[in-house]
Amino acid sequence: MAGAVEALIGTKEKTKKSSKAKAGVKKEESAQKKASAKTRTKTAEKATNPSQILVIVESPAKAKTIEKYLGSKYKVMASMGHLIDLPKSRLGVDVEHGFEPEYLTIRGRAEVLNSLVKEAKKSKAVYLASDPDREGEAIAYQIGKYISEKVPGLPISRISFNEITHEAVREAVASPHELDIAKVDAQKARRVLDRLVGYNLSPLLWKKVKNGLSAGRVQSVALKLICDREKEVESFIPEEYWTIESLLKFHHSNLKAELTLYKGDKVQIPDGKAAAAVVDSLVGKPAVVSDVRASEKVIRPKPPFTTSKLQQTAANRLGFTSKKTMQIAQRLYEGVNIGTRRMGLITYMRTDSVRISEGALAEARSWIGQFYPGQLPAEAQRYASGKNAQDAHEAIRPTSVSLTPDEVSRYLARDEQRLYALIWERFVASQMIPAVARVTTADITIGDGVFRTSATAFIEEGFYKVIRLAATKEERASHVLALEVGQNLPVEKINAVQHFTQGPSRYTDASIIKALEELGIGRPSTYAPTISTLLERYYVSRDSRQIVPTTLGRMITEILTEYFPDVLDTSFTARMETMLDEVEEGKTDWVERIGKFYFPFKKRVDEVMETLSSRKGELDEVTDVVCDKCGRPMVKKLGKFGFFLACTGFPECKNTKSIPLAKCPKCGGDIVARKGVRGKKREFYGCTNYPACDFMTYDKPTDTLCPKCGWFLVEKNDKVSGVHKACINPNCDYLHSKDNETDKDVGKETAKEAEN
DNA sequence: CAGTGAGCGAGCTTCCGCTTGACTT
Repeated sequence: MAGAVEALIGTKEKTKKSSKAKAGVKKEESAQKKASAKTRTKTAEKATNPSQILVIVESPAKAKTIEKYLGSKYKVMASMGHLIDLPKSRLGVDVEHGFEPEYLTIRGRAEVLNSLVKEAKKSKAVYLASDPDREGEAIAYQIGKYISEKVPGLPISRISFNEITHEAVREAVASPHELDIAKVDAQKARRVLDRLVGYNLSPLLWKKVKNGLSAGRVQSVALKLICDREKEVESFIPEEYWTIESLLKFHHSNLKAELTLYKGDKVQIPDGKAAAAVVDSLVGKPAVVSDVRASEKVIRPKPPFTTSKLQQTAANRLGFTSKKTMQIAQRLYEGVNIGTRRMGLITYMRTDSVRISEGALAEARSWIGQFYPGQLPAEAQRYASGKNAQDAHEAIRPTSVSLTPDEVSRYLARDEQRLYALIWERFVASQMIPAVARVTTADITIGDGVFRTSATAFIEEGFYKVIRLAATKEERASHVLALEVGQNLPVEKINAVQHFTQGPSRYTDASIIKALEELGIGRPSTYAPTISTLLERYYVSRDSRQIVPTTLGRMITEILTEYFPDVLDTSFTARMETMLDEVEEGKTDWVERIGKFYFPFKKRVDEVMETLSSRKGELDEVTDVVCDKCGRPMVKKLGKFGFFLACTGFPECKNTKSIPLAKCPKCGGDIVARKGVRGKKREFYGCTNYPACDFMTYDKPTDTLCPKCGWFLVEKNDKVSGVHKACINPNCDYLHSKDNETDKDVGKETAKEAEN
């Protein structure tokens, strides 16, 4: 049966009869049956190119590049990920018999699998070149096994490379090796565990809370993090405190300094009265520079991007969601028309590695040597990947450093260009020397108070020479503070400023991904989809960039943490990974380990299924909206298209309506969210009196009204550095900028003016 | 960057991790 694969694996892997799945012709099987029927008719086909070797990789873009490197003797094809997996419609794990998974051709993938078999028949050998990580090993194994069953006797082996360079690929084909069956087992264990957890917890939620809900090792922990943070936000009590600032005349501008010592003690001012007393005691006193000291600070460039860091930086610097970042990165990877030729601008975008190929290092160094010779370090910089890294691909970098952001900008859309610039800058900077800053701190004595101010000036700009987008203006700003001890400075003003301690902030795409990565939960290919899942299930919603749990999300977390604290614990995945490592090293038996987890877990699921009372009713929130058909109050419910209002008189009164977000300024009707035609167009907001009233907007309405004209305010999302509110009235100029940031920025501007 | 319109409440759902597409119910 699987002769070739067994030879290739070279072991005693037990070949179980895998035909126990014949109970009823399910949809999943039919695809495979049709597929094999088709291949059977073609077994007589003769090899047309007996010297050809078939190489199977995962990504089609990669296949193209590799084929170019290998030449005509090789045919390179892409599997596009997994082709064989557990059935979707049932558990598919035989828990009574060693947790044997039931593997089927994934629906819709039979065609790909078939074409691989067809090409294999024409070849003298097959090289399985899926990614050199756990999932890749499993893909290689499954495809290899399938082909060997269809084409008995065909030599099949595994090759691996973790960068797509001419040299790496040639080396790989020169040294084919055996499949690592322990790694395949580790993947199997991972897959089975995730299935057991997800397909047992989800039905529990269907029964107790609502149909269609889901739970799993990754999404449920992510949701718990978000809920825990929300509790911290809610329980935080802001405390008032005051600071004292002095504005000093310095050359022809103002210098701002903050009071740090008062009568020899650290400044702690609880209220306005105390602040006023301090100010009073200082006003009118002369200001003298009492100390000036300087220190040097070395700022190292950051390593090139991994997926997680790219998503974080793009979220923080460009305001992209992780989903958007990945979509754009995919386009840059697949290829863009540059002049007459089409080329991939970046390396593969799903990676956990910061490794860079030697060729790329050399190219970067030669480019830097040409344009910034003073910033070229003596040696190439090599960075260490994180501890959870599987290191199957290089870091995300430009495929060619000579294609600078400026050079390619005219071939790219604005967002593509900005993301590319981020990647290019970060990579080139990573191969440049550190920046060196001189931080000058000055103490200015006024009466009993010591005020402090400082400025950072670059002695060596280093890698900042190529950075424009990838760092804030603030990080790159260089100011000299030319003060001397004994110098007198005219006092312009002494101000007391009220502050409140800031509580923890809610998660954003950037910070939740950071948290998940640090906990080792999820993979580069799943960070963005995990956030999407939580949104799709209505477990969380977005409030501009913040991720906020819904009532439903909190209820799910509450139930799961109460009854399954071990699974919801952030260390669950870490412990799983340790177990998988041991499986890979042949130190443990996964079947036994899974069994130790599963049987008590399943028992618990059954108990909760029996005993927990249904919490379905709790989800509906009574509102003060009155039913316009019968006058009874309406409740907010979650339907399959999101939240809506329904009459409490159901089933006598079946009235439903969308949730009014604002009053239509044109006709007084309700403004509600609308989804646009099928095909997932962006949500927009229109008047319920349509088509009589055609008022609409794409900006999300807020519940505040414009103090100038009375129309409602919307969330404007266009600015890079912050979502802000603005009046929807096109003839009204009322704009809200973010209040809390203005204070700081003004201060920075003042310091900057003092610079020269 | 440009882009525009109903229904929903008792039923067939769900996991994580690989990878891109897209005839329509």
